[in-house]
Amino acid sequence: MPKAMSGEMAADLREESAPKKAARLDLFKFVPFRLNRLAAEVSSALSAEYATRYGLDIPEWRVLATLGFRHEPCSAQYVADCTRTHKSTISRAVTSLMKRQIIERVENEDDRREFRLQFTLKGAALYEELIPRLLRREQEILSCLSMQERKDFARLLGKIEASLDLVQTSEEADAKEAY
Amino acid sequence: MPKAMSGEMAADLREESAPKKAARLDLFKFVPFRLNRLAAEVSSALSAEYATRYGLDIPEWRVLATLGFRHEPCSAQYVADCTRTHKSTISRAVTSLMKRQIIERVENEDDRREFRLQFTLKGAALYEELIPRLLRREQEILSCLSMQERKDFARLLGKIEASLDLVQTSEEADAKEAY
DNA sequence: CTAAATTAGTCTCACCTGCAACTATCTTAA
DNA sequence: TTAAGATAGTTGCAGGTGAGACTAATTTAG
Repeated sequence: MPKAMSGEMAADLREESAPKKAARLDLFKFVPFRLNRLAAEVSSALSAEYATRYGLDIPEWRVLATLGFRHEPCSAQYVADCTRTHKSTISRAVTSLMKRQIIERVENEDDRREFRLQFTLKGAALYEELIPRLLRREQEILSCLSMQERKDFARLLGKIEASLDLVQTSEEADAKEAY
Repeated sequence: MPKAMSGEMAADLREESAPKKAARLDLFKFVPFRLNRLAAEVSSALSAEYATRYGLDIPEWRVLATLGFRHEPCSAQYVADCTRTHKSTISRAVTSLMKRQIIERVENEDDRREFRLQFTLKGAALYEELIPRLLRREQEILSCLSMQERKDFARLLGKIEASLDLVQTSEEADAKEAY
């Protein structure tokens, strides 16, 4: 499902010219490696905010981000779908957040298999405090780009995401003014 | 970019008076999340080549990529520095690759703490076979972008990398014609 | 020259995470 | 109604990984 390629053209842009050595791959120019490294570094930079300061890990932060963006309580499965995180990982994050009374859950009367997750008062306060910090960090990281470059970067990321079928799975994704 | 706010406004919106929600963070527009998700997806797409086909994991692949790019044998520490991977992770990858006779190592007479890693014949053949596949995959993933967009994307990645100090650590990095 | 500090590499430990099995519940169809 | 299949969520297990201790070798300082 991920493909939408037409990439034969790219195949031969380094071949043939070299004597015998096959295509030489420079890790520093190899986009998959660069993405991995950059994502790891950015995560690490952000974790200063939510990890060391609030004791949250990435799955926990993803739960909070989903709850905070949606206005109504939602299920763990919904969080897993939205964030593309394994449901067992979300399950553990939910358990931990409940233990710390950052979120709570209520049975859904219509479907007793699932629980609706929502912030506690304490959790909502934490969220409100955390968000501006994270947004500021994001902007710091992007501060090396001009406003136009940030838009371009977001647009290009969006194109790749779309071609990999990573676009938002929630039907009610009211996102449309992205770029 | 979610709001382009300049921070101070974000600071005081937790005043009681403000009935409005604090800055709302949309995970789908939050660059750190997007990078994480995209990197994971791209890695997963690539692993079809080196994992399922050759039984390599990411650290092993990074060792091979470093050895293949450098012409001379290099140490495990050098690989760790270049790829920004923890030395224990590289150590395990090296052990595994040696066991499978894909690489071998020789003592460095000048410094008997370290070993110079190099391909075996078998390893070199594997490398030559693998590289074109990976480059092709990379181009498939980028095929949703025009040539100009790919250059732009690489350039923007490079700017962010540079600002995060992720540029190549090896002094002999002869890379300069990147763009 | 000797002792302290540094470095390459390995190893143990603790943690995280994906997988898959499992329970409980709901849905569908006969 | 009942049985088969799907779905929400939890948990045991196994594999991977970073932190940091540890060994051995080298360098630096006194």
